[in-house]
Amino acid sequence: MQEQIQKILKHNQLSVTGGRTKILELFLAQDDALAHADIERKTGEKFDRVTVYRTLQTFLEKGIIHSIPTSDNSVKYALCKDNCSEGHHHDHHVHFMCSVCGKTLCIDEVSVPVVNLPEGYKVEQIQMIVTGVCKDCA
Amino acid sequence: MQEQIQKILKHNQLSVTGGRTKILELFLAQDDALAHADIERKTGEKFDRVTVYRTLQTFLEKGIIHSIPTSDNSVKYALCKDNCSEGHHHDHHVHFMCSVCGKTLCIDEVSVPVVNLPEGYKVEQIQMIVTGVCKDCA
DNA sequence: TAAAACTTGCAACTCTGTTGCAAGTTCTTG
DNA sequence: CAAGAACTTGCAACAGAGTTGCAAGTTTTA
Repeated sequence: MQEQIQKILKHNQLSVTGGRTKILELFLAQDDALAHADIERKTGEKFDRVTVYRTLQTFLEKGIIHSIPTSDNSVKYALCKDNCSEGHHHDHHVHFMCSVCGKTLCIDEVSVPVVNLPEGYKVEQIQMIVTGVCKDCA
Repeated sequence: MQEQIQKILKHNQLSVTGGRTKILELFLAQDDALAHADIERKTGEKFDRVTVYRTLQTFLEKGIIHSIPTSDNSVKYALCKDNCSEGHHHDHHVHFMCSVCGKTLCIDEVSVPVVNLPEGYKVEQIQMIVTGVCKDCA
């Protein structure tokens, strides 16, 4: 695990530091998306709030994680199962939010259906947010 | 217009007040979604920030407007073209955000395609956020 | 029209996110 | 592997978004 983390960071030309390692470790160990507050809690408040913000910002820029617009307008971040560091652009994504447990999951198995917009609209990115009840809460 | 506004408010058991009338008027006159800040600006800062928040909250609860999750995680509100006050639940929605002019539009003409989620997931609501270039900016 | 019910504005506060800067850590390269 | 360059962190201070309690004001009801 530590080795994989180092590899990802180096691959993205980032110095290997305690904060980055810990936060990346969290994402790797997690199957659902994390909000900023989750990260602070899970790191045991060992890192400054600012460090967490900056780390997330950096990971976003490098494409290690991506942000998810949720239907309650809070911000969540997730690592994708397929390798985000390989330049996959997340242009088309399905996310699932469980209304019972609150978990937010990337649904990689499903491809985003094609939408036919009215004449004159150019599509760059499609995000789909499906709200409902997840496998575990059903 | 004033008559229509009164009708909508009364229909939802809300007192007809200056703030509510003005804000509803804004939504009726607008074809794209509004953020809280847009509303404050467009009302000429005539109403307290708190009043605007509370009015939006009330309109949301009554189903007069709905909130839109945007891909930059800001909050926007919109009235739908078909009558939201008639109990239409906004379960399936397509929203378009223009990356040039920033406008957020409800695309009512397009229905949300069916997604087949993995076994065990129950769908309640589907929101689709399409980012791209709108008709006017193309 | 008067009382009841609701809405508004104010002040004060919390929570989220950002910036500048000095101190500390990591990386580079001889 | 040591020393300097480059980058990262924590702190303090701040800006903005959103919330709450409460008293004063407005709207509704009867």
